[in-house]
This record gives sequence, C-alpha cells and structure tokens, in this order.
Amino acid sequence: MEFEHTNRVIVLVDMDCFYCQVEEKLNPFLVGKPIAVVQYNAWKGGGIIAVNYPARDKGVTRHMRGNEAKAKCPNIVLVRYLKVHLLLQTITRYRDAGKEVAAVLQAYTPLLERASVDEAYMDITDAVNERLLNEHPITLEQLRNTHVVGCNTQDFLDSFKYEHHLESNLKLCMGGIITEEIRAAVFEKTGYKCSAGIAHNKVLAKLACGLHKPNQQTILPQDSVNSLYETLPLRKIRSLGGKFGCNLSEDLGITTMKELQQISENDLINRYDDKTGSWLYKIARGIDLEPVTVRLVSKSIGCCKKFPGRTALVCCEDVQYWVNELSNEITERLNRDLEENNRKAKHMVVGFVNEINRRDVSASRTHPLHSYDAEKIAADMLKVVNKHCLNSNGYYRIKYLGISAGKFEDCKKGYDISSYFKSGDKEANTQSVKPEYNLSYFFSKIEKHGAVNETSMDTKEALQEESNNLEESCNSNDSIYKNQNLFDDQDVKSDNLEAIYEADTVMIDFPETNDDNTKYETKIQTSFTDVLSLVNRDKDSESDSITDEILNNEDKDDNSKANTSSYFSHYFKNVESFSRNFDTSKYLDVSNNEVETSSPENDEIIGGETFGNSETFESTNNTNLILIFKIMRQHLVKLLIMTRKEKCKECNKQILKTDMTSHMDYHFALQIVRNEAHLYNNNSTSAISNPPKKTVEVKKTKRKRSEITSTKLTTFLKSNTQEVVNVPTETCPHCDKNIPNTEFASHLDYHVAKKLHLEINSLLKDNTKTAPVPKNINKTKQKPKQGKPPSVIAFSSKIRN
DNA sequence: CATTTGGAAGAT
DNA sequence: ATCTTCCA
Ligand SMILES: Nc1ncnc2c1ncn2[C@H]1C[C@H](O)[C@@H](COP(=O)(O)OP(=O)(O)OP(=O)(O)O)O1
Ligand SMILES: [Mg+2]
Ligand SMILES: [Mg+2]
Repeated sequence: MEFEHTNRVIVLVDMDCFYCQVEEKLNPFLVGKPIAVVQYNAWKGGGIIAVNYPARDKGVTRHMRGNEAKAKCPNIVLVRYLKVHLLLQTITRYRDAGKEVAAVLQAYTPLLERASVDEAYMDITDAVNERLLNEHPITLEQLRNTHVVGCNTQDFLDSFKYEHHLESNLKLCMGGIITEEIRAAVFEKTGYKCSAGIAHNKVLAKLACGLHKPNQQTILPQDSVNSLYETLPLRKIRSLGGKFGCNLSEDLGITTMKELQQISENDLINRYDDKTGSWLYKIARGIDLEPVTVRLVSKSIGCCKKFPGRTALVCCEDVQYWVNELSNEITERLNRDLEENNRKAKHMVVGFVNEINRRDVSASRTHPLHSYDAEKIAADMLKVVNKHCLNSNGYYRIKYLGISAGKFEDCKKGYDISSYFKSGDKEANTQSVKPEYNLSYFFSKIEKHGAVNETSMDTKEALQEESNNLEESCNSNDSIYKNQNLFDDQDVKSDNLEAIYEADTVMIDFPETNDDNTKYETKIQTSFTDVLSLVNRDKDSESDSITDEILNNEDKDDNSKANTSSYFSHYFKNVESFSRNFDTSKYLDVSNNEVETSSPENDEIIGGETFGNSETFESTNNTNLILIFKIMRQHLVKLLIMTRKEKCKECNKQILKTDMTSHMDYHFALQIVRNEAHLYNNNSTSAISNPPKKTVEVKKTKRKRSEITSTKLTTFLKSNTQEVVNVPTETCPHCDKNIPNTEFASHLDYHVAKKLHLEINSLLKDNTKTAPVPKNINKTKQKPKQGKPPSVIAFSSKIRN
C-alpha cells in the first residue's frame, strides 16, 4: 500500500524554554516576567542557558552573559543555578521535571525515546492506525494548535474528502490529533507547556517541532518536504549542524537542502562513506529510517568541571578538593539511580585536560567500578589524575576534570549479599532509610559545603549572597517580616549561634506517632533562591505585601491555579519529619506516596492542605511562610556555625571550630608517630612502571585568534612557570604522589598519623563496630574531614589495605 | 582566559 | 579503550 518511509508516525515533543518553565512553576511570581536561567556566576553575571519567551522578545538569547541580558532587558529576572548539594541543585529539579513529563508521555506509547532532559521521540504508529479504524479526523477544533507545513490546517483536513488523498497524510493528521491530546495531558498533569513535531521520521519530526514554538505543534506532510527544503539551510537538519554540515556545504558548494537533493547518490557515497552518502541522499528526500529506540533512563551518569584560564588547578589540595566534590556528587547520583532503576554501573571513565608546556593534553581512562563508595571513587580518580597530570615539579595545571559512570547492569532482586554481613541489630532497621532523607546526612552535607576550603569561593560567595539577600528582604520596608526580627544582627553576631539554631528548630507534633517523643526537626528540599525570589518580587509590583500576592494568585482562574497549587505543594510536600535516632522510613513512605502517586484530585489541593500527615502545621499561609523562613534561617545559621574558625594552639593555623576535635586528634597522633616513627617507617613497595599510554593534545578550535596576543601570552607564561623545576622526588607508596625528597619522611609520617588518627577516631566513636562490615550506614559520619591538615591529604581507602 | 555542564553515538 | 562529534 504505502512506502516504507511514510508508514510510521513519529512525534518529537520538546518542552518550551524548559528550565525557565520549571522555575516559573516553582515560583509563580515569575510568570509573565522575562526570566533567564544563569549558571556560573563568577564572571560577567554568569552564562545564560535558558531564556523564556518574554525575555526572548527583548533579544535575550542563550550564550549571553547575565550582564548583557540585563542591558537588553533591564527587568529580566536571572534565576541562578545553584550547585550546593545534589538535593538543592536546580538541575536536579529539571531532571525530575523531565522524568515527570516522560511519565506522562509513556502512557501513549511504549516506543518512547528520551533524547534529552526536555525532549522525547514517540512512535505512535500503532495508536494512529488503531484510531483510524474507528474515527475520522474531522474538526478543526481537534487541531486547534496545529500547523501544517505547506498548507493551512483547514485545507489539510479538506483534502481528505477527496478520493485520491494521501493515506500517509491521514496518518499524520490523526497523529496530530493524538499529539494535541498528549500535549494537553502533559500540561494538565505537570503544568508544563511544550511543542511538538509530527512527521514520518525522527529528523523531520524534530525539524517540524522547531517551526512553531511555543505551545504549538506542526505536522510536516511528506508531500510538503520539498517546498520546505526549498530554502532550508543544511544545518537545520539534525546532525548537520556541526563540522560535518559545514564541510558538506563547503565541499559541494551548497547551502540548502534543495541543493543537496540535486547531488547524485554516487557522488555522495564517493565523497563520503557508504553509510553517510546514502543517508544524505535519503534525508535530502525527507527519508530517514532510524527507529525510535526505547530508552527511558540514561546510559551514563557523569559530572565534570572546567577550570579555564587562571582558574586551572595547580596544587594538590585543589585537585583533591575537586576530585572529592565530583566523586561525592557522582556517588550520590548513582545511589539515587540505584534506588530508582535497580541497577549498578560497572565502570567509570575519568577524564581530564592538563596543560603541559602550554599545550592542553587531554585523556580519559576507564576503571572498574565495584561499589558506590565515594572515597574509593575519589581515590581511583585521583590516582589517574596524578599519574597523568602531576608535573615533575609537584604541581598540576588542570583545566578540566570529569567522571562518568556507565555499563549499567540490573541488580539481582532476590538476594542482597550485603545484608548477610550486616550485624543483626538496629542497624538493619535504619538501613531502609534512604540516605538522602536522613536528616543527619543532609546536614552533614550542608556542613561540608559550609566548611569549604578557600578554593571554592564560588560556593561560598553564592551562599553569602543568598544570605545577604534574604536578610535584606526580610528587613525591607514593605516586608511583612520587618517587625519579626527574623534576622537580629545582635543575635547573629553574638557568639550564641547555637542558641539561635536551637530556637529555629521547628518542632512538629505528629498525632499518629505512637512514640512518646514527638519532636522532629524538619528539612526542606529546596534552595534559598526559591524563597528569595518569593520575597524579592519586583519592587515596582503593584501588590502591597507578599501575603496579598499569594492570596491573589490563589484566587485567580484555573489557569494559574495549577501553578499556585504546585508551588505550595512543592514546598510542603517536602517538609518531612525526622528523628535523629531511629527509623523514620514509615513517615517517609507516607510522604513519598503522596508525592509520587499524586492523582489529579490531589493536585487540586492547595496551600496548607498538602501537608498530608503534618496536619498540626498552622494552615494559614502566613504561618507557613514564617515557617519556611525559620527553616531557611536555621540553614544559614548552621552555615555560620560551621564556618567559624579558631586558631590551633599546636600549629597556629586557622581551623574550623567544628573540626577542632579531630584536628587535635591529628596532632595527638602525629606526636605519637614522631616518637615512634622508626617502628612504622620501614618497608616501601616499589612502584610498578606501566607502559605509557596515549594522551592527546587538544586542538584549538577558535575561529578568530590573534596570533600576536597568543604569542605574547605564551612567552609571559613560560617565564612564569619555569621557575620551579626538577626537584628530586620519590613516589609515595600510599598515595602514588611524587613527593620532594626533602619532605618525604614527614610525608610518610603523615600517612601513619592519618592511619592512627582514623583508628583512634573509630575507637572513640564506635566501639560496637565489629570486624569487616562492608557497608556501614554511619559511614558518612565516620568520614575524616578533609581539607586542613598540612601538606598532602591521603586517600584513606589506600591506608586500610 | 572564560559558556558550562551533561549525555549519546560514531570513528579509530 | 579512547577520542571525536553532535546536541541540549
Ligand atoms: N548548551 C547548553 N548548556 C547547558 N544547558 C543547556 C544548553 N542548551 C540547552 N540547555 C538546557 C536548558 C534548556 O532549557 C534545556 C532544553 O533545551 P532546548 O530545548 O534546546 O531549549 P529550551 O527548552 O530552553 O527552549 P525551546 O523553547 O526553544 O525548546 O536544556
Ligand atoms: Mg526545549
Ligand atoms: Mg530540547
């Protein structure tokens, strides 16, 4: 009947200015205003990665700097992308929102391919064929937001009255109707708007989707391809947007798809390879047979960080710090993935770019991944980095670090060997608490990031700024919190932070609890930014108070109701109860169910009612907001507490107060070692020399480049970097680092001291601990603080061997 | 010097 | 296994 290439009906759904929409849903006061999501605040107002449509109208685009955007559009709201903790990261929200959308799409076809965080291909051929048996695409109403390439929608519908109409177009038409339904469902269930393209293959569906945005959809009939191709630049076709597309255009002296169509298949195959040539030939005729391959979860999970220009990592503390950051983050994400998808990554790839003699040298190395152990991962990563990036002078010049885990394998479901090793006491109970929902775990992360070392100024500054803004907002004249002394300078500046912290602890009574002690701390899973933007609404806004605005929003029509309700439910569904000392998973289960299985009815509940089991909250919004502020302040005070320093009597260094105990342990251990160094400092294993492996010089891809500045700069740098050379070194058997000979003995001391330190700590803190427990739920508490101790930090997994 | 960060797939 | 290309 029909040709193979017009059999399928493929839909590409792409969310409109996705990150912005997520932020708008979170904070309805942003709706209607020009906003952009900005990342990397350290330079020129940050880089913009998403722009909503009002802001686009003013000429703001991706790639712009925050400052430029402000210039083009003075009242733009720049939403900052925070990276403090996985649960606070905005990208986590975007990922979760993407999953939410995918879940809606999945109801329409099993043939769903998630192509990025905000788009997915769907093969809805079956659904179309089925509905065509019983229905006829009839009314224009059903295609209200649908465009048809090459003709208007009504004409498209009318064409089916004729005997000779294209069967394939009828399929697309029905595809359009189904897609309208899909998009309506996405909006209804998630509050997000999207656009879609409907065609017979993926490339055309993607192309069509971009033709009418936002919140619209486009059918691209096969018999309209040629008219569309008439002036269509090659680069608009997926996979021709990069170098190859450029080459193609240059090689053949063409710019449009129409021109490509005029090249013979042989020419194309001769010039390129078989596969490429025939793909080009076909796509020039609107043919693309690539199937929609079912994929709902990613094949790899990774994170990376660039250190451009002068920010390149030089000393081992910096490298250690960032290696730890990356390995902590990837471990957390892998653990979430394990719970969500019941699978484990079996290997990881460590990548880096290092500058050697002014050349960027990049390489990546794969490494088996046996367990999700942040310390082990950090140690392995560091080993790779040290092997390739540590210069003979003991320094680095690292411009990029990355780690990615992949080769996922499904977990066996019946048998968990780790439970066999578990001591059969209470530990087994607490095991069922998700680590990220454990309060002490959560706070330990805040602590860690509060107690950042000097290298992470970004984080520190970001937090400081947030805190300043919050304080300012609370004290601003029109703030309803003005008289509530939420931030009393005296208290904060006094040394009584703990008292404030204590006072801010929000207590909640849970009537359902059979336990006599019904006091729980609360946590809130959001970032400061959310609350800030709530308070920091535009000064020229008409409303008089925050309360007014909230109430007004709630009173609005159905359209904004979805947003309002989700806004509050976002906050309050995440206010959960915890105890420090016993299993709270039963409460968590309750709240989780509420979140995950939220049905349409639940979605209509607004405000305080979404508290679920926490009914004893005051249900006026005013009180709720004060609650949020208290929680936020507690975070901030906590942060302040964690960053207070004190001079160490032993070494005169500024040590974080919270680290002082373990820091003194360190001195204690060090003293022992110095006294008895000869007992420990004996055998050292010789390093095994491996054959050198390949590294690659990164090619400069800059189009415009002033040779002169480049040369100038290089000569400058050269004289700078060659000061320190050729210090005689020896490789440390514990950490594989090259240590200057003069420091080698004390370096070994350090490792032994570290080991003693760990042993002492474990004796002091945990004498119930029996021999080899493979995974300890308390592990995060036991982790030695990293950072301050002098010179080199060892990776403790190595020491245990 | 400086979009950044994340992910998939193809080439070698 | 490692590197390159393309994309969001
Ligand atoms: N180069 C990038 N770097 C980092 N994040 C990006 C980049 N490009 C896009 N993103 C993120 C932010 C976007 O909101 C999200 C989806 O991208 P994309 O669909 O291309 O644009 P968009 O959804 O913001 O607008 P549109 O309405 O045009 O689809 O991915
Ligand atoms: Mg999009
Ligand atoms: Mg997209």
